[in-house]
Amino acid sequence: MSNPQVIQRSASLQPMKTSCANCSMHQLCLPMGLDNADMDRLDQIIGRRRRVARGESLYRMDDPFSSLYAIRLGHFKTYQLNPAGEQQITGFQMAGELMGMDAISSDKHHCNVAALEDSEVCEIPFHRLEELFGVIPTLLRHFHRIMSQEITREQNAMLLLGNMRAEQRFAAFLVNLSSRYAARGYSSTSFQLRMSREDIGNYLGLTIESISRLVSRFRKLGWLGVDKREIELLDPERLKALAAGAETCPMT
Amino acid sequence: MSNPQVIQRSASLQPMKTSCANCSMHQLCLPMGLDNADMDRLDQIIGRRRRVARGESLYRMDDPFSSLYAIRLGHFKTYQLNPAGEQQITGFQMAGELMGMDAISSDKHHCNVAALEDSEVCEIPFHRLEELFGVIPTLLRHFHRIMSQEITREQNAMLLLGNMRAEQRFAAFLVNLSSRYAARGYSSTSFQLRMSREDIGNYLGLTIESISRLVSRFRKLGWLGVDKREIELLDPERLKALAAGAETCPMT
DNA sequence: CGGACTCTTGATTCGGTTCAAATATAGTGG
DNA sequence: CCACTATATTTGAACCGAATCAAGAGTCCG
Repeated sequence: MSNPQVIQRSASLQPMKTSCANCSMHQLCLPMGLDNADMDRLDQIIGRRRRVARGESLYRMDDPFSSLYAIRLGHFKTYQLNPAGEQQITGFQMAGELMGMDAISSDKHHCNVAALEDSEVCEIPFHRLEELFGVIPTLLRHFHRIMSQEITREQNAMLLLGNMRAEQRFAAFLVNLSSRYAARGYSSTSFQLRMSREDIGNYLGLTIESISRLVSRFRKLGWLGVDKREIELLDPERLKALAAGAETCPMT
Repeated sequence: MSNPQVIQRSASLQPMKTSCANCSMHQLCLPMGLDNADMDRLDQIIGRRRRVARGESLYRMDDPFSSLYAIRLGHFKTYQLNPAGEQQITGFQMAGELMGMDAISSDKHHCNVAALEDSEVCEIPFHRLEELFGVIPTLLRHFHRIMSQEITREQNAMLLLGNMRAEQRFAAFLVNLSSRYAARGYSSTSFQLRMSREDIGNYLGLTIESISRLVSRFRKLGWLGVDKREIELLDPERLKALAAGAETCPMT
C-alpha cells in the first residue's frame, strides 16, 4: 500500500488538506506544542472549516453554545449589545486566536462576532475537545493558558478604558496591533487596519470624530503614516512611551 | 478502630476542621457539584488556609504564580498598576470567588490583590489542581465555567467603562453587588460597602467626587438609603432600569 | 455618473474632572 | 474618655477633554 502522505507531498499541484499541521497558525493556536500524533487527534474532532464573509455574523448573543472557533484567516470583532441596542466592541481578533470562551459558563454566547473581512474559522466542538483534554494533557494546559490570556487581555482593556486619556488609548491600540502582527511574522510597523474608525472609537470608548482627530494629530507630528486604512508606525518608541504614559502629546 | 468523622460530629464543642465540606461557600466555589469523595481529594491538595489582614496584599504583580486562591471569608480588590504607578481596580471579589486565573498564561501574576477587610483564603496549588483534573472530570468542567465566567464579568466591565454614563455605572455597580450577595444568601437590598468611595470611583472610571455626588443624588431621589458604608436599595427596580439605560436620572 | 458610506474638520456644548475648602469619621496614645 | 491627628467624605465653583452638532470632502461600488 502506498503512503498517502508521501503522495500528497509529491502532488504539489493538488490543494493541501486543511489541517492543523499545515496551518500557518498552529504555533499560536490551540495545537501549539502538540506532536504530530496529538495534532491529528485534534484535527479529527474539528467540525468544519467555515467561511464567514465580511460583515457576516459567526454567532450572536444568546445563541446556544456548542463550539469554540479558531481563526484560520481574517479578522473579527466581538461586541456586546446593551439593552438599548448600542454596541460595545470588546475585542478585535486575528488569525490564530480562539473565540467563544465566554460562552462556556452558561452554554450560550454572551457576545456577537462579526467578520471584518472575508475570513475562515475552524469549528471546534467543545464537548469533543473536553474528551481530548483527558487524553492530551498538553492540550489542556495550553487551553488554560489561552483562557488566562483572554482574562489578561480584558484586564488591560479595562485599564485602558478606565484610566487612559484619548491619545494614550489610541497609541496603546496601535502598539497592541503592532505586537500581534509581529508575533505572526508580519511587519510590526506597517499594517492595514481591518476595522473602521467607528469600530476603533467604539472599542476605545471614544467617538469616531476623536479617532479622526487623533489620526491627524499623530500624522502631523510625524509619528504615524496614514493612507486610508494603511498604517505605518514611524516612531514606534514614542507611541509606546505615549501608551505607557511616559510621554505627552502636544495638542496642535 | 473508631471512625474519626463520627467523633467529630458528636464532639460539637471542638472547632470543626476547615475543609471544603464544611465551608459555607462550597456550592459556589471550586468544589461545586463534587461528591464527598471528590471533595476530600480536593481538600487534600489545598495548601494552607491563609489569613490576610485588611489592607494587606495577597500577592503582587510579577510575583511568581504557583497557586490560585479561593476566598473563604472577606472581600478583596484586584488592581493593575500602569507604568506611572496609578492603579486601576479590575474587580472586587467576595467569598466563594477564585483569584489568580490571569496568572496561568505567563506563570506570574498580572495584578495586585489586597484585602478590603480581614479575610481568609484557601491556597490551591495549581499544579496539584491540574493533577486532579485528570481524576475528577466534574472539577475540570466547573473550573472551565469559572474561568469563562471571569471572562464574561470583564466583558461586562468593558461595556460599563466604554459605554455608560456616570449614573448608569454606579447603578450597575450597586445592582451587581446586590445580586452577588443574593446568591450568597444575604440580603439583596441591604448590605455594607467594603470598599471606599475612592475604590468605587477608580473601578468605575470616575473620581471620588463624582461618586460622592451620585450617592447624594440617589439618596435625595429616595432610591438609596445610605449611612456611611451601609447601603439600602430602596428602589431596586429603578436602579436596574437605570443600569440598563431604560431610565434616566434627574440632575437635581 | 450618482448615491451611500466613511472620514475629516470646525464650532459649540456638556459631563465629569480638578481645585479648593469644610466637615465628618476612625484611630491612637495620653 | 478625650484630645489630636490622619483619613474619608461631602459640597461648591471653575475648568477642560471629549462629545455633539454641523458641514464638507473623499471613497467605494453598482
